[in-house]
Amino acid sequence: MAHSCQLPCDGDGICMICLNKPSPEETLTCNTCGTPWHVTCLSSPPQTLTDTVQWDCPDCSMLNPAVAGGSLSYSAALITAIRAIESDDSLSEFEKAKRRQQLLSGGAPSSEGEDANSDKKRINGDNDILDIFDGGLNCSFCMQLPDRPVTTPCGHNFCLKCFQKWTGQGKRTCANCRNQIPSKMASQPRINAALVVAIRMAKMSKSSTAGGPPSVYHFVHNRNRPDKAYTTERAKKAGKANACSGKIFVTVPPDHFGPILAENDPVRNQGVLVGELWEDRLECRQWGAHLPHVAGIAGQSTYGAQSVALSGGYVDDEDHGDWFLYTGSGGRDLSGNKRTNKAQSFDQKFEKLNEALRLSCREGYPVRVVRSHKEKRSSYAPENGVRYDGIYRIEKCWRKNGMQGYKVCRYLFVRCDNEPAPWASDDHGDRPRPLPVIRELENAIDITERRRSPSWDYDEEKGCWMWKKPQPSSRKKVGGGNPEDGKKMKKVRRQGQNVLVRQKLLKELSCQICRKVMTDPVTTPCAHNFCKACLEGSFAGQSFMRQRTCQGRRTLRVQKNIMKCPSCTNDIADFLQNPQVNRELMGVIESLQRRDAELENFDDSTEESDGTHEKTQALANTEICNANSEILEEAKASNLMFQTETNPQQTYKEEASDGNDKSNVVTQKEGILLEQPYNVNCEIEIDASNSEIADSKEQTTTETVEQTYKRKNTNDEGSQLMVDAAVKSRSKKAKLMVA
DNA sequence: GGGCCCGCAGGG
DNA sequence: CCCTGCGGGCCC
Repeated sequence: MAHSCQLPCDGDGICMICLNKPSPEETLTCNTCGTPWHVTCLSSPPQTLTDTVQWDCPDCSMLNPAVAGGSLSYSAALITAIRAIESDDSLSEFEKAKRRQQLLSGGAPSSEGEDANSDKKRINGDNDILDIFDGGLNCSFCMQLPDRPVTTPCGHNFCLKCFQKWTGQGKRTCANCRNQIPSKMASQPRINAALVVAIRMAKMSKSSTAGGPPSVYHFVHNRNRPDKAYTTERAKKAGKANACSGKIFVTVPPDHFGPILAENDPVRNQGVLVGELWEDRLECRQWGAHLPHVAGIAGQSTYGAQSVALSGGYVDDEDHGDWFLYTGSGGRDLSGNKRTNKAQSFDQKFEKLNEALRLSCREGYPVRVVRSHKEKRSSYAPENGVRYDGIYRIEKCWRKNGMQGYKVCRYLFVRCDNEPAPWASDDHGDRPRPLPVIRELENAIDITERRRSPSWDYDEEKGCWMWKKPQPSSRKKVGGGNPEDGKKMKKVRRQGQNVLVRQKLLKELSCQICRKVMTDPVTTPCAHNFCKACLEGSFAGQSFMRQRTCQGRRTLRVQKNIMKCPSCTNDIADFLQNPQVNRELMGVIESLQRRDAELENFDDSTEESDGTHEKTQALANTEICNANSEILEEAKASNLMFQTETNPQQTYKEEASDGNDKSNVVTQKEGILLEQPYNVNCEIEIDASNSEIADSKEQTTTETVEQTYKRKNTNDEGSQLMVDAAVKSRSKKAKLMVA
């Protein structure tokens, strides 16, 4: 009986194909990844004794390195390094497994055995952290720490890839406890961000250096825009869909390549960190990660592309997290005032933004990548909002026949960031990795591969990605506003980056209901984590029928049997019947808290910028919670990390429309008066077809839409249509009429 | 949930 | 100045 798909043995040593437990003689262990396999269920078992000793499982033998420059040697080095680990008698089996995994998850092959040992020392500083890696946290399929972990509602954790393999076999029960897996989770598993963070924190070195220069001066531009995206009078009727961009908080020029660093972030002084989440594209834009608020590509055809957004706009896209295939723009009929159109009706070419991407490919520029919740087919997309995922490089581009029958431009993006990806449990960023094999290249045309050495590349000595060639000099001024306008010096203290990272990570481990570090975490099928008690309690009183605040004016119908996840709109009624505590995650959190409590000399750079919180004592359990809520408050106050209960945009709209006389004053939810928003006095030209107005006014009279609206309202009962007409009327039309 | 439609921002 | 665009609210 031939199996097209092959599977190893699970955590209990049961073959996942025949469901029998093979004897040791029938078990074959992969030479590279160490996974046990049932020999008789292999489609092509090794024939000779030598083959058996040096056998690579189907998964590892499929790791087929591309022929592109440098990749082969890296791959060869990888295999050599793994062999070296295997033959090292001084290592225990566990240590071998750990080091193998480090290598495979992107750790650079190192000939001297320093790394893993020192790593272990750091992790094992308090002797118990490593214990968590010993126990049940391992993925039951591959017996390694879960890579891109997903969590079943029954509270068991697996690697995304292993889980997908399992469900790909049509399995709908948990490999650990045989509980049912919800169909939505089987078809669309989501990474459990809290577990990623827990593992990463356990790995994170607390001894790494803290802090930069104590104080730095910055220019703050854009002062005359409000902090949030706002709606002009003209656009008000159409809601946030037609909002203007708010203040751009970072001081990088719009054509800035690469990461946004702390020195360009005068507001928070931390830069844009991987994993940062914004409510929508306008908010993402404000932090400079991706500027266009509709287009997926930011760039200039003669200069290069700086960033892309993965939002599910093109069916051909293919997302593997650390690498993905991106489709260019164009090829669609946008006539009739459309902004997007799913149907493609002509070929894409390498021009405009597509050409900008090709240029970034040729030069090897770093390209920022954001993923949107709108990308429904990707396991790596956030459940809601827009997330910064770090720097990628475009390794190749080409054209192919798209799924819709027209040619599309295609780009291979490979991650190369110094911070780990939001789905990676690694405590380090990317290392150069072999390029994936792309099937569609066989039928591709116009293939471009980089000839020159890349501008952004990995420095083996420094152990990080960096500019290897001078960064292209910006052709634009900083910050979008007039630099002379409202130029202001602000003194800010730079915090230790590791502390900030730690704070950010801690937030991920907190329950979104009680805002404290979770004690008995449960993971919903939509991959959100809460204290079990909080989650159950909040539904017991029915008081937690939370409405999504970003739904705008739409009122969600409250249905009795639909229980929405407090963090997203998914119905978790089924899950609530029997939520299971994620014991593994709980174990990691407990270990982390134990270690923190034991820490004697807590890094004193945790003090706030005003220096009021001196911490020299151990950070006890409760203090972690306090620190955590401080972070939350801070983030809430600055609307940074996540969305709060109130929708400031909505509040703003209401307040602004209340006070007609003060309609140009923008108020925040706290009621703080801001400066008059930039361009809020949007001018329109009165529709010349409106004879009543045209007679009484100059043809080119300008006024705000609201004024027009009010005046017409008093003049004419059927004003609504006329207002619409006035709003719709563009200057061209008016001028034509006048002429 | 799908279609419609809009202002805005930026490229060229 | 025109064209383009992987948004987003609202209506159905």
